[in-house]
Amino acid sequence: MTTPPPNSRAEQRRRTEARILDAATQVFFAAGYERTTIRAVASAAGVDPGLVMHYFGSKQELFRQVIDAAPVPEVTGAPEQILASLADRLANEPTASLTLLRSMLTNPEAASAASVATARYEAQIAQAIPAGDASLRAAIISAITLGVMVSRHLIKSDELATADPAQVVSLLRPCMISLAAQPPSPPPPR
Amino acid sequence: MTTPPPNSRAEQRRRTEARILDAATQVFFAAGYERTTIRAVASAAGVDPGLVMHYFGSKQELFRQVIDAAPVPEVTGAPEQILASLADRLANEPTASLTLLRSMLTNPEAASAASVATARYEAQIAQAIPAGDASLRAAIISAITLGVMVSRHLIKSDELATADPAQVVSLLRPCMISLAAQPPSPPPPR
DNA sequence: GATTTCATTCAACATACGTTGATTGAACAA
DNA sequence: TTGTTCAATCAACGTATGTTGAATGAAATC
Repeated sequence: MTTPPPNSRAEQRRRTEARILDAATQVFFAAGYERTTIRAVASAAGVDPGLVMHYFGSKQELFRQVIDAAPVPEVTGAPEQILASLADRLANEPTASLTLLRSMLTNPEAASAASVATARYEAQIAQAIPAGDASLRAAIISAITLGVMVSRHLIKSDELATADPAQVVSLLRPCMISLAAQPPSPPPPR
Repeated sequence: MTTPPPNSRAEQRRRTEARILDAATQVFFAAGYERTTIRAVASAAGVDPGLVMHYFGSKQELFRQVIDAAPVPEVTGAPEQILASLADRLANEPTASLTLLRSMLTNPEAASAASVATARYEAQIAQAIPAGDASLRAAIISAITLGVMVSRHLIKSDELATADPAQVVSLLRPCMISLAAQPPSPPPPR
């Protein structure tokens, strides 16, 4: 293991870069892509705006690295596991995934990156659903999760913003079960 | 009734103003508040940017009038009625309400305007739910609707974007029924 | 100790945007 | 016809932003 001296120049740089990335994550989350300025990120990180450009190249690239550093929630298709994951993300402020979500609504480049993440997330769920329309069911489960998260964490000033996560999960349980665990229903006649 | 001559100066102005408002609605919907420029709206309406300012005063005010002109979906709390309204909004591109939604995620001023509309929408639903936690249930119903709409119309490139509205509604029926029509369940123990 | 490397800062450029005030030309009133 | 009103245009200003390149000064290397 190469452990550089704690005050070496390389170590100092690594720390500064991480500090910028943290600040960028917070500012992107709070303000969205468009309203986030390099100057604001630099100010939050306590460095010069030019340094942000020097290390990350461009605002787009900085944003991309923020997204790349975002942990993707791992779920199986089991309803209880989905609900547990949802409860967790209701309780904690999930800066990373919401940064992605908010920005993909306004930023074309972010949208494509997010589509990949969303598709992977839905594929994980669909895998465990025995119905023929599993992928559509998974997409709806994902959409429900998305709607609840947006209502609670982004729109706020909502009944959902102050609700007990356990109660929300309890109310959503029948939904998830009917979508993920119910025997396949015949498609409706056209 | 005062019916001005169809080519009068007043009539011409009214038409131009309406044309700008239509163009603004489309551009705000397509690009969100931040990425929408007065110049782009003017170009889409075929007028000079200065004219947009002359008639609407500011970008904020133009946006406010776009929001004010947006029809608020009327719903009762009945599950079938909610599903019917959802099916309708799944089938048609609802530019107005999605303009509001997309912009409230990035624009602080838009967020407050949207909170009012959302609260009114949820109150309509809660009114018809017999449970003690009716307002939370209404909020979840609203959140689910929001998530499905965002997945289909904004994120796109999704399973939901190409799905048959009737099938989506059919899959969501148990959800809505369990939330809106089921007898009140006791709150979970803490 | 001299030289090089490099993290960091500073000042500035180019651009895009919201906004404004003067200007034009046609509709309207006299 | 003459003068007025007003829809619409044009050119420009001020500002904020992403971005760049030179300058600085301390750490690393010799």
